[in-house]
Amino acid sequence: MTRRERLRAETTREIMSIALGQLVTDGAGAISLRGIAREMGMTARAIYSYFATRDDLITALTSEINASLADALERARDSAPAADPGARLVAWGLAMREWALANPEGFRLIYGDPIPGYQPPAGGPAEQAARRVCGGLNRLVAAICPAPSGPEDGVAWSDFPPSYVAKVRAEAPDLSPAVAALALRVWGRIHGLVTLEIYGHLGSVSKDPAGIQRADLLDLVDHLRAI
Amino acid sequence: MTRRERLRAETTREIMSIALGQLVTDGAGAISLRGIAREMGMTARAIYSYFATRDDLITALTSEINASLADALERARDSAPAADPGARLVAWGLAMREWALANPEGFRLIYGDPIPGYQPPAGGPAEQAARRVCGGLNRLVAAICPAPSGPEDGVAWSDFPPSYVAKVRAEAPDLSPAVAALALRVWGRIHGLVTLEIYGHLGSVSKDPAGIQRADLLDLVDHLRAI
DNA sequence: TGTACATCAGTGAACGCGCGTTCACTGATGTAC
DNA sequence: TGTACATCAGTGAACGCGCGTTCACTGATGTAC
Repeated sequence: MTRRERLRAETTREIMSIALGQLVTDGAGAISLRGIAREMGMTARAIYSYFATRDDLITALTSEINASLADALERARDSAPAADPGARLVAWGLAMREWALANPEGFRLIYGDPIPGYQPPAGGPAEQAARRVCGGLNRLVAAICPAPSGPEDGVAWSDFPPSYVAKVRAEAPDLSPAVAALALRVWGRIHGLVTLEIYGHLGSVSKDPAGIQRADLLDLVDHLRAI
Repeated sequence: MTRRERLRAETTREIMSIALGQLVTDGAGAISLRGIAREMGMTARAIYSYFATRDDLITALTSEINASLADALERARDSAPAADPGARLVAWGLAMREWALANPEGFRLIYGDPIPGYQPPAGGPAEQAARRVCGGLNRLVAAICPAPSGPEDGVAWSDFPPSYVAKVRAEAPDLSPAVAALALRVWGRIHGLVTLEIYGHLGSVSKDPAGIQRADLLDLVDHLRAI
């Protein structure tokens, strides 16, 4: 890596980190090339040597934040012993909430409103991330109840998009479609409380969102164990 | 109501309905006084005789949409017999999804990212709506399991904001804090899958979001009945 | 080691856009006598 | 019934703002001989 390449990489990083800062302080809509340039003491024009367009920058940012979330989830999961899959799922769920509270604007960027005028690329980071998250959850849920019965009884692989089926089967050949469907319900269940809290809807009706989230996770694991 | 008052009310309605249209076609960020005026064939200035400011218009819109959702939920709930509270809760949950799918931008306005530059009034429609929704859920959940035990065992009224407690106790004096906490978990659980679907995260991992949502509601009611 | 040239980061001004809001006004609709 | 006046909906131009993007350029850093 030559000196020039290194400087280039550094500037690229700085642009992204300032964009992240804008995200945090002013929301996703506020990500602006001019604003970044202003903060860097550069001309707006200069950004164009690093990102061809505003959308490219946002795509890069989305990708980075998604990776940060997925890493945090996997780290939390692995902090509990593999022999106790229930504890692993609880850790995963709590980590989702904690990451979201620590990175609320990142959470909004991933799971909230699309940025006005931004068209995310098909098969881009957003889709990849959804599949990484779901893939991880699949294995967690399978470890607790590998053969669920109940609402998932009639589920078949034909209920899923082929490309997702391919990915799941490649990663975990033994996984049943029932588990994949159950994992989606688990995802939604965890996502709901976190989203309500991040978007401020829980604040006016509870003083203890953490307790509610924890209660729901324990309840969830109890339920999964009983299936 | 004089002729002038009637015309005034009609124009006010037209402004709001065009704003709603902007919401639907271009997203919440796109609500613009100039755009509305353009569509009405009026000067932007003219809007100011009806709404003192853009924020006022958005507040009025939010209020209307929240009412529409709450009405839809209560209508769905009441379409199932009072003697079958489980069916009423399922109907409520399905109605949430259906309303959201029918009014995705309304859903985003209520539950999604705040509009850039818009400061919702404290104690305004957003808070009122959260409490109306939770209040309704409280009664539904109480009808299924009036005295839940389990994760809600230690919950007391002190875990809730005083103003919410006052509202709940006024509406349903017999309701226990455990039920109120449980209802919040139920809310989150229903909210999660709907949100994931509306924001397009379910599409790449499932072909049958409706089935997943239905399965989760049935599972939920089963679980509540067993408490 | 020195010189000639290519690379490339960044400049500065401009284009065209849409926005919320304010100003001073016109002309039609209603009201009081 | 007719006239004088008040009300009020809406006009049209302007202010000042920020945005993404394009243009033609300058001056420093590297490279080849």
